[in-house]
Amino acid sequence: MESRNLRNAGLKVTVPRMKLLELFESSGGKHLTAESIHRQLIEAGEDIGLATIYRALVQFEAAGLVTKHHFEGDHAVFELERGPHHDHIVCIHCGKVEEFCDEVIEARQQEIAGKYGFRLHDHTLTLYGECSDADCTGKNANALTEKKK
Amino acid sequence: MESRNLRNAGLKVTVPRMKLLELFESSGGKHLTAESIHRQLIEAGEDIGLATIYRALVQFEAAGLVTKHHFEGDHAVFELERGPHHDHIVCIHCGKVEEFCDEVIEARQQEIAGKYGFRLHDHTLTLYGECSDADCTGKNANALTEKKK
DNA sequence: ATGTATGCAAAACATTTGCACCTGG
DNA sequence: CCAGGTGCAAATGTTTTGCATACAT
Repeated sequence: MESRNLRNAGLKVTVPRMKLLELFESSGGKHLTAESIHRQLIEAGEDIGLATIYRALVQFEAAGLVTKHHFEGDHAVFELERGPHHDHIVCIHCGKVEEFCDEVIEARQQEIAGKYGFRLHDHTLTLYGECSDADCTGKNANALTEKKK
Repeated sequence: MESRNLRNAGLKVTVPRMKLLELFESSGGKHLTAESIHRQLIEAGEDIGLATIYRALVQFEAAGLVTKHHFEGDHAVFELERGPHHDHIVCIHCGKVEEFCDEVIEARQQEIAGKYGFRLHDHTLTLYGECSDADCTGKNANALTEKKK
């Protein structure tokens, strides 16, 4: 039940917030933009404002419920925090995103931080490349490659 | 001489572009925002428009002369491309940025990409932590931590 | 009740574009 | 001369805010 997450985060349990969390869970770990979230909820018949999405997202992030990424540069994408840390590898053609976690890299980062006198808090690692999906290049040739509109 | 870089990139050698490159070189590898670049050039008495900065930056990036980063989320920062690849470790308190390159991590990334069927093109790795500078926490306690204004 | 959350519209920003003019080769 | 570059202002796209109203506890 999502209401528990909200309460634990010290947030009031409201309809918009619940709907937002539900959407995230039913999206199966996808990375969503504020815009797409809004569109989907509206299409689902919900009466929710874009501003509310943004406000909720900011709070969810502060509460550690979601993570914000800047894969493309323009709009940010949000992902529901389920489980431990992981990094991403995204296809520059179709925009597909895979998740992974590599112990070797994680450990090395600690060493590097120490070497430079930093106390490591966090990190971002994103690999960009071309995936091998049959329906990638050509059909979905958009996402990061193609610019807006 | 910077004019060579421009010519090699197939770009016309103009005053604004030269000034921009000069600023980058005299900034000692710092990461600059379009806004700060503009401000500095204006203060230096140059008559240059913000739009020109952005246009030049886009071309420079395409030409591989500069690299664009999104450390904070809002405005992007640009860095002059001098030498081989490297990643960053930035202080969440004072915003200080150190550069590093780790062969172990680089190699591991290739393996991971292969494991997921991706042909690796590029990557971004940024570590966030607290540096050990004496004048860090307190004085320069801004940068990433504090929000704008 | 009552402090928060929400929707809407307007504001704030960073970045891009249209256009007439200027400039480098 | 002429394609490409530039400044300015207006346009965009995204995210934030102000405010009166609605809601959770």
